[in-house]
Amino acid sequence: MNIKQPNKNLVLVPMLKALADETRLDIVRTLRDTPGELSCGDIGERMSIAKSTASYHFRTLREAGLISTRKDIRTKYVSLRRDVFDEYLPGFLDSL
Amino acid sequence: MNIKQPNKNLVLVPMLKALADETRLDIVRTLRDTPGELSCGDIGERMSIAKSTASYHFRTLREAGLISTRKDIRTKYVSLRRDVFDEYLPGFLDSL
DNA sequence: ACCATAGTTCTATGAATATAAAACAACCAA
DNA sequence: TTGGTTGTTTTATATTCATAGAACTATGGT
Repeated sequence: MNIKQPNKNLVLVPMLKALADETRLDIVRTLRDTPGELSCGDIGERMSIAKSTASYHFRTLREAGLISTRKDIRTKYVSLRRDVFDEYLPGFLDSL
Repeated sequence: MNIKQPNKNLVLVPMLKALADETRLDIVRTLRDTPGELSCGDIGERMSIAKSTASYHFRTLREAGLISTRKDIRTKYVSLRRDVFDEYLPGFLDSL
């Protein structure tokens, strides 16, 4: 591959761990396929999981660098870090 | 993306779980970068892990469909299922 | 027959993961 | 101020995972 990065695993392993879960994979698909913005609550509802569980999954994805959040005072909106996917997992979102 | 498969997660999640580990990621890289064939022992030695641990990782990768093995009576040779990578994780091996 | 080689399976163990109830924090609205 | 909405953190629990020693299987060489 192109430029040799020092310890790529450090970034990649948490990313793959974050994606290696059915619920989080579904969250990523939902975000990819939804034009408008989605809140944590919206997504949690679609996944039919407890809000604390949803929060845990969002944290996992965020800490892996795969999503970002925007707080609108009351509501927290979630979006995909497409740039990160493109850099570390090019093609993944399309094949998902 | 193209043809809708019934429950893609069933295949994809075990694959991502298999890849979400530093040692197994290194095994995959080693296989990708090595021209000739490699045996289980060869790889285990390079990873500096116990042979039982190596065997466990090979089983994980094999059950995920990512590698295949060829037994030469005494020795077991491991190879990447590049076709599987191309189908489910196109581009991954190149970006790894 | 005996020993060495190559791997798998069994067993044990400590660490990490996924789940959700409960308590908490921050905010808005009536 | 009281109460409802939105999400995080804490705590608990059950499960899965990574590791390796020990025993076992299979094969070959001498």
